[in-house]
Parts: sequence; C-alpha cells; structure tokens
Amino acid sequence: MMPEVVRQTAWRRDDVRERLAELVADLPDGARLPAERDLADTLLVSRTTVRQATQELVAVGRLARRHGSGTYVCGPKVTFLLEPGVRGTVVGPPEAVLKSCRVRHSSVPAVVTGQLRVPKGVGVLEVGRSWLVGDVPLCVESSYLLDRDSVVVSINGAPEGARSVDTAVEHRAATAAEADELLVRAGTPVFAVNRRYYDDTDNTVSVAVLVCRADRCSLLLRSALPR
Amino acid sequence: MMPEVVRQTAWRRDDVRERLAELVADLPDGARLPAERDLADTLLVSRTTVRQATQELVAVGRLARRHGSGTYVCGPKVTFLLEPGVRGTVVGPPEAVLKSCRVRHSSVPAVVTGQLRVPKGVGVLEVGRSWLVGDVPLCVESSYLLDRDSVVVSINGAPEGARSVDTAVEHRAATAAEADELLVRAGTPVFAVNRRYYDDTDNTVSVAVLVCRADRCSLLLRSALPR
DNA sequence: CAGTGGTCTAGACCACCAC
DNA sequence: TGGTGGTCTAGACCACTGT
Repeated sequence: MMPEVVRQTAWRRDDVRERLAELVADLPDGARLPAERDLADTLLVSRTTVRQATQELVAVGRLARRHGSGTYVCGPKVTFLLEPGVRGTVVGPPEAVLKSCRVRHSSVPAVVTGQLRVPKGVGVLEVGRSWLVGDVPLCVESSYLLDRDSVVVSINGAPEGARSVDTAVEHRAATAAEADELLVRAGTPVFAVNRRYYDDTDNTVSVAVLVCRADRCSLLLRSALPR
Repeated sequence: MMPEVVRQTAWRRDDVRERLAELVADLPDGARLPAERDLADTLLVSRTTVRQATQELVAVGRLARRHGSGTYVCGPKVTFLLEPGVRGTVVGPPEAVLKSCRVRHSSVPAVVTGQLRVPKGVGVLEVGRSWLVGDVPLCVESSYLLDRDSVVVSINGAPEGARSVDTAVEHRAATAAEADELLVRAGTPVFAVNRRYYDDTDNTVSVAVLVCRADRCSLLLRSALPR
C-alpha cells in the first residue's frame, strides 16, 4: 500500500534543475541569472519547465526571484539560535537586525488559551519581536508571559521559575496574517517553532511562537545533557 | 532595496487553494478529492491552476497525491522526538515503525571528516536507522561514533562521555541519494537535522544526521534548563 | 518603454492504478 | 481499459522594475 513509486523516466525539469544548480554553484551570491525566456531558448525547453525547475531552487532558498527585475543567487540562510535558557536570537552571517521589540499587556489571546493555563481574565504580557535582513522580515516571534514574571529576564531569557522547555518545529503554510507580516504570499512554507517553558510542577510558564521563512532561515538548537 | 512587495491582485490560484483548504477541512483523513479535471471544471479554472493550488497544499503535508489513483487528505504528521540524552525517536500518532537499525564498521566517511575529529585510519561505527509509516520511509538517520564508545548506549542514547549537544535544523533539497532512500523525487524539501555530541573539552564525540520529509514530519525537542 | 517575472489557458501525451 | 495524476508545450496577458 502507498508505494509512492520512484520514477524511472528522466524528466526535463530535473535535468534543468540540475543544470541550473551547477550554473548557480559557480556564481557569487547576488548574481543575476539569465531571463527565463532566454534560459528556455538555451536549454531547448518551454518557459514553463524553466519556471518549475527554478521554483524548486527557490523553495529551498538557493534562488530568489524579484518581479520585474530578475532571478538572483541567494546568500547563506539566516541562522536562528535557540538555546534552552534564552529566547530566540539571530546569529550571522548574513546580518539580521532585530527590527522591533514591543511589550504590551493583553488578556489571554486564543493562541495562549489552553497552552498557558491561567484563569480567565488574568492578564499576560505579549512580547513581539521581528528580525529583518535588509528590509525583508524573515522571522517574527510572539511570547506570552505571566504578569508575575520578571519582564527584564523574560524578553530575552527564560522566564523566572522555568525549569525545562519543549520546542516543537513544524513546516507548514503561512497563514494570511503571517504572510502579511513576512511579505510573502499566503501558503508559503514557513517554520513554526512553538516553545513552551515549564516550571517544576510541569505547569506552562510561558509560550513563544516563532514563525520564520523556511526558504531563508535555518535553526540551531543548543542544549546541555543531563548528568 | 528588495521590497518583495505584497500583491494587490487576487490570483485564481490563491482562491482555489483556499477553497480546497476549506473543502479538505471538512473531510476525514484519507478521503479522496475529486479528480483534477473535475475540479478544474467545477471551479472554472484550468487544470494547471488546480495543480498549482494543490501543490501548495501538498508541499505542507495537507494533501498527498498518488499517481494513477487520486489526491488524498493527509493525516497528522509524524512527530520526531529529539531529547538531549537520547537519539531520535518517533512518537505517534500516526504510528511509525523503526524499520531497520544496522550497525557496521566504516572508516571515516566524508560526512564525518572535519566534524568528528579522529586521526585518519581510525575506524568509526556507523548506526543507520530508518522509520516507516505504512511502507513509506519518512526518516533516515545515520550516526557516527568512535569505536571506543559503548555501542549499547550509543544506538539509542547519547554516547559515553558526551556532555552537550548542538542540533542544527535546516530546510533544504533532498540529494539524489536521500531522495532514493525516501522514495521522493530529488529536490524535494527535507528537514536535515545535524546533531553533534561534545565532551567536557568540546571535542565532538559523535555525529548524527537525520533526514526526514518536511511534508510529513514535525520535530519535537525537549531540554532541561541550566540551573 | 523595454525587459523581466507572475499568472493562466487549452491541449497533448505519458505513466500508473484498479477494476 | 478507463480514469487518474505527471509532464510539457506555445502562447497570451498582466504587473513590476529600472532606465
């Protein structure tokens, strides 16, 4: 059942993708590729096939298209560092800038209900952060903390009282709201990183949701081993 | 620079994708969608547009296509659990089976050279594991350990002497070899999880490389906080 | 305004599956 | 053998960029 068989045929798209990958390997970051119509003529395939092959390289961050301008070779991905005692940070290269960091009171948003078990009506602090490379937002993060926590510690570090953390990483489609924030089309694949901090009695102390563009970000997680 | 502007136009593809997403939301896992040609007729778009919209849902694991059979609603993703002191395990649902686990001697493969700093000629143990759901391989893992380590501990747990671990998660295209093992086409997006175990003096003790289908797997990482 | 990517179409043919 | 997904084409038109 569900054989999901491997093809025997050699598809033109695969051939074009490999040719492009070789071409790209010899080009510096930021270099512009020939126009799709030119590539189609050169490689003796239709423009559609060129686009399909290109798309596969775009999806994994090797190329980036700019409407009306051209298709360009991408630099290395942004590395997003997650350590148990620290909330997310971006480490280079390439250089990413923490664009905004806002802290505000809110009253138990839907995302927190059921995860962060607080009585109805209790306020939480929402910490929103976003990172840019150039002018392009790559990661947005929202953390939800109990008011009683130390805000200074909580913005960048684990909240007071937290003793362990779960990190769930999922690859999914961007919602309309996320797509809007990340300046991509809805449905674009993103990493969704959901972190929950627990205290000694396994109550959730805070929740952090990170959404970053899968095509432009890698994740790095560090942890000590229990001794 | 690099505005990467948000579109104003309403594309048919987006509309079709949202309609399909709504349709899928009401269907049970495993349900079959109407044929692409029928959807095209119903939604008054070309089959190409239906395929593009469908593809976006396939890429994030909401749908799966079966050549010659149909397009089906996917169940939940396989959760791959990574804990500091334990090598990867799969937790359900859905049920995944550890299909193979082979241990063999090898002499410093390329992937280990430079990462696992051992003198040339020293043998390493290679532990290969793969997990299946049904008959479909979703994850393959290769660990490389120094011969001096306890093999019993090393297969499922952290190697002797390891005190910390780095976990790098990348979203990239499957190589030809990986695609062959996972029964997908080359270029398919995969999670590549690279774990390095370090001893007290920060020498790499072992290296584990996990490759899993991004469309079918989620990652869950647990760690204690330093106290 | 010329050049480029973005979308969409109608149709063709192939490969696979299940009856 | 009919129905399904998989690939590919040639061309059209739109939207955006940069000169």
